[in-house]
Amino acid sequence: MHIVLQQLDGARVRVVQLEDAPLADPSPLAAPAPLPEPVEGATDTVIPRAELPAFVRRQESGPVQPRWVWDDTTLWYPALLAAGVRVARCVDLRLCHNILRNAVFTAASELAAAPLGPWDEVLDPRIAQRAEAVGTLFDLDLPGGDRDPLAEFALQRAAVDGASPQGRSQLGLLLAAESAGALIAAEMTFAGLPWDAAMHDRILADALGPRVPPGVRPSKLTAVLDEVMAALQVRELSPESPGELLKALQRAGINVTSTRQWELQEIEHPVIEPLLRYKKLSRLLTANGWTWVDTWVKDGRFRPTYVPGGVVTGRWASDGGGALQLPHQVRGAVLADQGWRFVVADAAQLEPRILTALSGDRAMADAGRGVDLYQGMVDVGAVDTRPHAKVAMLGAMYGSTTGESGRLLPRLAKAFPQAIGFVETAARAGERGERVTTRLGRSSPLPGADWREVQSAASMEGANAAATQRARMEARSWGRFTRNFVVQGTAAEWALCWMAGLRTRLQALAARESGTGADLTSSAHLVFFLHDEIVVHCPLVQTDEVVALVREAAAEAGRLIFGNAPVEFPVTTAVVTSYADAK
DNA sequence: TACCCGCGCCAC
DNA sequence: AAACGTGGCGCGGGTA
Repeated sequence: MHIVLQQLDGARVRVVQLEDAPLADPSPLAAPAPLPEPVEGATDTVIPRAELPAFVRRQESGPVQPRWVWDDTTLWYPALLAAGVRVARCVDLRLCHNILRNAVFTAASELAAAPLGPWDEVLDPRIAQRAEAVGTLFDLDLPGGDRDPLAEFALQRAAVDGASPQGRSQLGLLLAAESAGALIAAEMTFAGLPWDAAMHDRILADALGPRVPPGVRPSKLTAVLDEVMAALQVRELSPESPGELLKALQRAGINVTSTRQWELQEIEHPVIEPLLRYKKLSRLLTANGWTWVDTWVKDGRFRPTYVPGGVVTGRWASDGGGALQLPHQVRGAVLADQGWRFVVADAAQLEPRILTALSGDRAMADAGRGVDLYQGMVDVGAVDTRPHAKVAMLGAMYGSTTGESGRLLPRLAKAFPQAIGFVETAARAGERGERVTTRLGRSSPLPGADWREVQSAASMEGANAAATQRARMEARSWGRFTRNFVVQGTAAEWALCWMAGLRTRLQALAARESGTGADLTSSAHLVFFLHDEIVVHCPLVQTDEVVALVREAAAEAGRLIFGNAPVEFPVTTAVVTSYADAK
């Protein structure tokens, strides 16, 4: 059963219960049955906003949880979580719209043909949260105030129902997984990542010296800067200014075209070592120093905003705090609560394994039989060393043509023709300006008008060499994007299914242990997600079970997306008190 | 002062 | 190993 929620004004919520086929499968990943058209037996009521949490709680405690249909999870779920209410599953119409609008599977649908409208607008998550606090969208005059969730839901169901049978089942899973991801993102923000500010301060003091006010250079940083200036024989230097630094280096006779690490590393000069040390410390100070802690850590928790579907490929993005780029340097401040542990799980070589499954490459499947795919590639005789295997695979998936990975590519293509052929095909499609599609049906965007103009200009009679070269360069560049899109995007789908399956299992575990009504954070729960890695915060006694559930969910994700393809998705797990000890 | 953009570096 | 995919973000230095 679906229940559609619509915010009418600050005080009232419209509730429409659709009496469509009950969802016998309780999993949030279960694809819904086709919707009768017109909607039969809907009950349409209005309730006060204040009564919503209690209403949702009642529905959730029934024998079969409904699927909540709402415009945007960020507008509904934080308030429910704050009221102590969790939901099992939902349809996030905005996220689903975004997928269906662009998908090749639904290209012929009414939804895809419609002009851009309020469902194509991306609400700034921070504004959305402010709206939540205020209680209404209208007061803030935001885009999205004129969204009709019932009509949109019908359009989306029609789009999916009109796809091919294959497209229907793949998109059904994708939309369910994407929506589950939206729930998880909100729950992770609510729970927060345990963060010990005192430990963070110790890490900073060790590296930089005692805390100083913003704008003041810490003592150890000053000392390193003195070394740099001495080596350059200058009295003043602002290394934070690349332009100034470049000039100073050139004056000292160092021939570099930029001040990037990788270029400086190649230089033999006494200034290089302290300069790189300075850059490292300076980065720590500005990106994750005391200001960062003050801004982002409250009550022992780091609560970033995750943005599901924020990346074209379907990966999550984050907004504020740099959640998806936490340097290893500060992960020591991520400490489990007393009597609790982190279960840190990482999908081993996820993207090459995804490519194996996508392409059905038997030789690569054989190489991936063990936990280490790259070592497996060495063992089957495809490449000579593990580092070579890794750089060659990454190069193949990113579209590298030069250097070591370029040299290794022919051997890789010989050993794994289907896998390499698969990404090459995706690259060629992109070079022609065509869309490519992930396993579950997320399609890449079409290149923009500029790109097309460059291509057509080059194909005109009498096009000059520069135009032709530029067109070829941009075509190759777009090909690298589509080449990577199919792999990165399908990996993101696998990760969503993995995480959604784990979430369901953790919820069941919590219910078994403490009955219903338990708070999200009183039992094992997800606290962090990083593309192919998840962190569960759990009581010590639950760790063994959580590790087992993580593996179960990984196996299930593989089956859901690839059926019985002979590809395994091993996960490495670590049970730790500090995140720094995970890897 | 508010924005914008290139640079550089962090994550995967 | 090399500069090849997706991002966020802080900074300096420019412009409106």
